Amino acid sequence: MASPSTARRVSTGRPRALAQPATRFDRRLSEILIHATNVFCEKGYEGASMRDLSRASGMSLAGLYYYFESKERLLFLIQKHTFTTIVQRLKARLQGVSQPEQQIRIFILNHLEYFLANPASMKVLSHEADALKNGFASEVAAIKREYYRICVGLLDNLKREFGFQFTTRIAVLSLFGMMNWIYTWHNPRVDADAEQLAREMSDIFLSGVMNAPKARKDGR
Amino acid sequence: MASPSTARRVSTGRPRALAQPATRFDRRLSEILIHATNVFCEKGYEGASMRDLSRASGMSLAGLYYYFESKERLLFLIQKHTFTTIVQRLKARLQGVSQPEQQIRIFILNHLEYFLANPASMKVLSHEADALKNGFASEVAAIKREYYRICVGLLDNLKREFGFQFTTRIAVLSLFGMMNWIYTWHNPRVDADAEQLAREMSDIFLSGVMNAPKARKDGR
DNA sequence: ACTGGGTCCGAACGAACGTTCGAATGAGGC
DNA sequence: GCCTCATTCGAACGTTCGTTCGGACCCAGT
Repeated sequence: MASPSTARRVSTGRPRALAQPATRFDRRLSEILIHATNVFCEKGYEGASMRDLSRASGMSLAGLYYYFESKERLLFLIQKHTFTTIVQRLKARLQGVSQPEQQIRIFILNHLEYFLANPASMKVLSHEADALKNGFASEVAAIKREYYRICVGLLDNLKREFGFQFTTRIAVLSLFGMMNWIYTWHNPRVDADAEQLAREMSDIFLSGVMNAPKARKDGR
Repeated sequence: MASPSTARRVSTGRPRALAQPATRFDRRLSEILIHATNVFCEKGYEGASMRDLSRASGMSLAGLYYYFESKERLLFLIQKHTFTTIVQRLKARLQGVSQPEQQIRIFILNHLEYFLANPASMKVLSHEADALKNGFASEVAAIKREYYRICVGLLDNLKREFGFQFTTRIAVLSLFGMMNWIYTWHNPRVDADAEQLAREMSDIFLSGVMNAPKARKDGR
């Protein structure tokens, strides 16, 4: 109630410019992010209370607010970090690969490896995609759009090179569906590891788009 | 607080045995269910308050409790009705069809037609799958398992008849992923209708499982 | 005119929510 | 020993939550 749009003690970025690349503040914050991710994963963003987060991270309710200014910003930090990491790793892995089919296999493998290595993060990313509002939402949406565009680009390569004629949008979104749905069913004790899962999904998807018939009345 | 496991004024089933098949009570209840579905769809189950539901259905907060005993039971009624309807329609459509590929095309078409005709119901079914607890959860899980089993059966037919050797579990769950993910992206103004969408997804999925290579080191 | 049950609502309950505040700690440089 | 600033917390703020209660309304049967 002090003044509108108060700048908080810990503002937008990290105000520190000290020795180590990761300050104590940053380390503590990411510990909290990990615990919070697990709680959001189990109870959902709306269903998880700040008191739940306090309990899980072993810090008092009020103490949490030293590290972030609101529950919403906490979810934002989780989603942004997760998404950024995935895109970053994907770009590194795609460097030097030019064969379209291989590119798509790498895309799928990269996604599933991160997915199975960080299941809680990925569930929060997939399941709470609509929970953020306004500025937070649009910043995450920008990363998501970039990720989506990369996949569209890879599939268009495949299409152009070999003359397939599936609908790119539907193919891409079907692929995302196959991959992201995993959070609802994957059980590490009975299901295969990321590499094999990626191979099976890649086989299904690639055979699918490369062999799909295309009989349409209208020539759209 | 009166007594444990109180029988509410309106108990488990519909206590009426009057003239019409649909009593005034049942009609009013399903109106409320429709409005509640839309609210749950927009704000999520946890994010939607009883006051939101009251506003949307044009009935007072207290009045709602004449029709159901808790918010959780309301979600249960929505999910159960949606799931039951889908399974019911599927069974009717599958009667007399014996060709495995055709069976699967019907499964996909049935799912997507209902999905696009009742997007709010399907989002609530897909997105709030883990929101129910205990008894409510297990009853919905039973229907879901039946639906899943039907799909497994169809795919196993395909496998047996033609000797394909994809992993049924992964194929089925990939298919569900493709289909259920639609609620995150489908826009009726830009995307195709259910029939064409079902055709495209069926083409991708069926070509995928029927042509997928199967090179494995271990012969599991 | 009166009764009785189905339908609906205003007002309130205690609990839980996200967030804030001022003060109490901790540790490192002088 | 003392000052400074980062870190943490107990206690409380006002709001909203799901649910309940007693009574009002409506209308058919007598």
